[in-house]
Amino acid sequence: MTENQEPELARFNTIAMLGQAYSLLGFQIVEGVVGAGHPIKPSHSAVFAQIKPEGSRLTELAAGANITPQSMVEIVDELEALGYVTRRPDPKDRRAKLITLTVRGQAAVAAGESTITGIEEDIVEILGTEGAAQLRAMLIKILSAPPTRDR
Amino acid sequence: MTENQEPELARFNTIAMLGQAYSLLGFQIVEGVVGAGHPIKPSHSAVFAQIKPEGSRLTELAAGANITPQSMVEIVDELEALGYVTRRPDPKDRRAKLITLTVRGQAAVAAGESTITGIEEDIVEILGTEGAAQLRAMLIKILSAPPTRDR
DNA sequence: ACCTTACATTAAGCCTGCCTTACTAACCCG
DNA sequence: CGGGTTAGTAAGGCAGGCTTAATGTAAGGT
Repeated sequence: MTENQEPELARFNTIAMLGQAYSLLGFQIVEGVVGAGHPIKPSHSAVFAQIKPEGSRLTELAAGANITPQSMVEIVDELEALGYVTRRPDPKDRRAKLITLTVRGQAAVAAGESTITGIEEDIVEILGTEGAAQLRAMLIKILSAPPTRDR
Repeated sequence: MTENQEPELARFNTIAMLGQAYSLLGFQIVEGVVGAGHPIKPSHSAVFAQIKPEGSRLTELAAGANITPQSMVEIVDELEALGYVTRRPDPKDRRAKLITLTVRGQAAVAAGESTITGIEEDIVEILGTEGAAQLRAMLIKILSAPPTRDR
């Protein structure tokens, strides 16, 4: 598949966005954006999409996903119960907690990648190798473009 | 904008799909897929997206939108109350009713088209005229492609 | 003519995703 | 230190869609 010389976007952000884009186009995405074998719900990908390797704060994740912190609490609760993320106190701010991916969480990200890869294979069948690569490039370009008046 | 030599897809289906696709990419779609000035909810576009000029049956719309007839009843109820569609008995089957767009409903479809046009202008800014046209063509090609194993 | 199936609809109850309102603990600034 | 602000959380609500179940009416096969 296309190699990873793509700009800006976090690793899973690309996965999540492409996943949603592709899913909208009718490709089956099992259990949200992450591949099979994980009881992940679509809403969960909001976390995978943004979480930083060092860990992210809940409010940070909420802001990035454009939902309220309260809603994010729920998502993180679920993910924590499933063992995909952990909450630890942030050493720099005792109010805050750092949410980090567990090993299992990282595996989910990897599974997501291979799901996308599978879908991209289907797209190749429709658009051809070149077309598929172009589509992907365009989607990514749009996703990382600076906002215009309507965005 | 690009002219209408596009294959297969019903007029509004293209609008709805592109609208969703573009919205996913971060472009603002006011009031669902249909443009401003109409109190249309996102769920309503499931009707606009599929309704045939001669009128469609409720079960047909439900199946096409992948929702239950019960849920579709609710959507059509709302749309009818707003004056966008009407229900008339189907002459061919007295059990059935034909749901058709009113003039106002057709206006909503037209508004949807101009919303898409506006969005496509933004995309032109990112991808260039040619790129935008290519993207649109690719999306439509995918949407009208026969299902592969995962679709 | 009878039985089965299909269409449209209503109603109740549920789940999910997200919201608002409200609160506590910790931080930061003057 | 005191007052405002920020991080996280709890509780309750609302909308969209689901399931299950029931009803009336019409169609269609045998």
